[in-house]
Amino acid sequence: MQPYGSWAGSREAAAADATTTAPGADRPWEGVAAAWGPEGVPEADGTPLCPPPRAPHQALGNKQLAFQQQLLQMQQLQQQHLLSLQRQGLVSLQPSQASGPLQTLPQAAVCPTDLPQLWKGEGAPGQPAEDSVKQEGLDLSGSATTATSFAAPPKVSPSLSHHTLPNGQPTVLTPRRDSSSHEETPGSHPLYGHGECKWPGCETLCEDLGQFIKHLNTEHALDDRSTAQCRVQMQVVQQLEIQLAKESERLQAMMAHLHMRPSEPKPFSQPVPVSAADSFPDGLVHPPTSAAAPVTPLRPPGLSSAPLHSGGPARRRSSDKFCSPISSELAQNHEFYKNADVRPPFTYASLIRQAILETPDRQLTLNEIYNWFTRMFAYFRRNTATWKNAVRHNLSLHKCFVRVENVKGAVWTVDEREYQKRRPPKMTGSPTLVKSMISGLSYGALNASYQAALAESSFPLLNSPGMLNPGSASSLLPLSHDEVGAPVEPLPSNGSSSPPRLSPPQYSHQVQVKEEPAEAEEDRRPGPPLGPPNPSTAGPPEDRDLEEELPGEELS
DNA sequence: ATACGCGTAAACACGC
DNA sequence: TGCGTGTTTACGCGTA
Repeated sequence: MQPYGSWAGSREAAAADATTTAPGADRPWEGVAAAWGPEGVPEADGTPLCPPPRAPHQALGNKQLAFQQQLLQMQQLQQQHLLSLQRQGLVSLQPSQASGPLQTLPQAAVCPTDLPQLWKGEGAPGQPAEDSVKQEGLDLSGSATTATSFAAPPKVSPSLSHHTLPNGQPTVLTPRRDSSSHEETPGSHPLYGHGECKWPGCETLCEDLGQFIKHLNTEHALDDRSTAQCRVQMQVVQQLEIQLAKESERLQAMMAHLHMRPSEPKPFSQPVPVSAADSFPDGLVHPPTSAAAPVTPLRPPGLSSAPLHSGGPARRRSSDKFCSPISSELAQNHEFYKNADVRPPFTYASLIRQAILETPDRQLTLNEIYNWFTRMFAYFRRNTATWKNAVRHNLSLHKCFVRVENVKGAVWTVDEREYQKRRPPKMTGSPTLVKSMISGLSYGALNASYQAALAESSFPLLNSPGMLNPGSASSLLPLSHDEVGAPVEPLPSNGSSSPPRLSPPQYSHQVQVKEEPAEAEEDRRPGPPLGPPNPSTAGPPEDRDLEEELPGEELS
């Protein structure tokens, strides 16, 4: 087996996938580039900048003054911009996060290799820079996952990677290339590389540095065009700085939280409803929902080291002992698990249950369970023999999974009561759990514990509709409720009080099926059970549509 | 040291 | 016969 051997490559592939699936939206410079005219001439403030006459020496002083004024104006605008970004992040952070970390992988947003194309005016023409920046602000805040900090650093521009901004302070930094020696470096120039001019949108071939210097002085002299280009470049850098600052801020908050220190203020976003985030029955300090996405990419280091021995990959996943609400975790990291070859930190039983409960009729055939696994997790698209066997094994082993003969064959349902039985209630909110969360030193353990806590912090998630997958929202909501640690709601004794309501009768019946061996043996093989567990099980498929329309049908 | 949960592998039976 | 499905057992590992 190769439990996690291909993590790195898969992550790259996932990142590439994310790059392709979310084109443009995550690129902070596109909106900036959109301000350029077809020939790379920016149209700042809506006023086209006419190419200035060459070598306007007599007007140089005025132009420098105007340039400085423009810079000052830009700084003010940028600061206002940042404030607006922050506010917007507070308002609309979560919906963008719902797409998961991969769709908005910031490494796609900061990949410097895309800049030249953008400078050529490939950004959306005509799109106001303001709009794109706004959009970018959303994406930045939403995609500001720690995945950036851990997975993307190699892709971040070296000139940016070591910038450390004070927490969220949008200091208007002059880009490094501007502050660095401009033409003094012998044999090299920051704007010269691979025999061509690196001036944005230029790419003029220059045989040597001298020719490049000449080209630079002639083609990129201090004029309106160059000034505007510089402004645009500054905006690009600025956006990257902002993003980096956000990422750093988020990382600090995460680290502070994981070490159980008094959490630093989270100036960026965390629009977690206070009532929900702070009042979990388990008494745990739950991480902000927005930190859920970032934590997932933390896993690779831990996974690559911990589970490689004979035990198998899933030895120490955050089992449903204290991590049953996988629904929220899945909702947050749906895209990640879907694309990254990472084993989900949940037990097979939890996953099977989730798969079943995500369906409107709360029942799945084995093959449908397989499909759910492969659809939801890239990891399960390989080693099929292994995990499929495990799925079957779990279905048969655990009493919480009930096989029901349906019209179209055997389907599997979940006996929620049995499922809750096998979860020690002491785990929720127990000091042991907290200790175990803290004691996790390796990334894997830390991540597992963190995800366990994450998974329990499902209420914030539920307050943002965007966080839920449309198909699973109905099942996630009640799931999250019961899995946070609240006692299982008493099920109807007979289950006949509300025929259309599927789950309670289903559960009660399932208890009968499993807890009465004689009866179970009878309705296992020979066809329809005596008392149909629920109308949908024995009824035609059309009935399920009715049940699907019932909101919050489960455990509510 | 022990029990337990979990994942994995494997054997086996059954039906199509 | 081959395959999918379902059951069962055994083993190793980690944790309580």
